[in-house]
Amino acid sequence: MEVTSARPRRVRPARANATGECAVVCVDSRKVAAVCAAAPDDAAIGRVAERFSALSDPTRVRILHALCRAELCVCDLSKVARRSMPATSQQLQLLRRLGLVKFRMDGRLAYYSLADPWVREALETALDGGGTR
Amino acid sequence: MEVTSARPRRVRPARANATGECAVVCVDSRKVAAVCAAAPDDAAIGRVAERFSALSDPTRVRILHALCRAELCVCDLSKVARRSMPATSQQLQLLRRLGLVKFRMDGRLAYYSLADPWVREALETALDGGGTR
DNA sequence: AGGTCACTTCCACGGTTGCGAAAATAACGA
DNA sequence: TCGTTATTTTCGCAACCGTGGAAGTGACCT
Repeated sequence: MEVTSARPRRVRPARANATGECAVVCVDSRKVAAVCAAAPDDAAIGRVAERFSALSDPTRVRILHALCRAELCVCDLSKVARRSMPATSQQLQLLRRLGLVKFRMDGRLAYYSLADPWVREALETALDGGGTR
Repeated sequence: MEVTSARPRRVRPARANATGECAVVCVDSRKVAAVCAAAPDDAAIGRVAERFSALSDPTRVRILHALCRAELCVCDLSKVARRSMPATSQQLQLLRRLGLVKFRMDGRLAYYSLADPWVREALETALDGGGTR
């Protein structure tokens, strides 16, 4: 928005950090270098973020928490999650794509269960850590 | 939920399930009831999801991973995260709101550090669990 | 004081996400 | 075979999210 009509703004020279960049090497460059060196590569970071994003939705948390206790079909899971069956199915696909759940067909029913023990661990620590606040 | 019989299924002519709803009580209602009983309340579920959502973004993962190793100012963090300073600052606010990081002013510099040990634990398990897949 | 700098807040915009509804698919029973 | 049904796919929509850039705020320094 270029129009400066109603409000006379104090226009700054706006040079150095106008873009939000830190103009100086204001850094404790030693620490930055060390931390950067220890940082996982982008692919690993992406995988981690993706993994956590699977747990970042209440519906999926409910689904996974249920699967921590029992193997359930989509229909039942939709009841536990209080969502429509398509919505539940879609979340299950996402979780399956990430390798967190697996399924098994029994007649017409698709029984889902946990595929990655990390999920149980993560949910547990998040739940009792959450009480602290 | 009313627990009655845990029957495989004796389906009766229910209406079409065009809406995606499961027309029948096709459920293994015993399991559903048990799982529902064990399920945390909505508030807890929401907190857990919120917590994980903090870790569901690559920028925030990078930031938090860095803070696992050192206390850093926003400027330095923006370098580690390879994001603009405003973007970094905004993510830090979000993390602060969730109680995952805390900060300390030193002159003009705001030094951020981890406030919740759960973050370190969660990142660790997600990183080495992530290699499996 | 005035200027500079680190940081924060505001804003608009692309991209993503979760959802319900409807249609499509697969698998059972009669 | 045909009808029924659990599950998946598709689609469109509304809400949300992360971002860069610009502007605002307050603290240091000379």
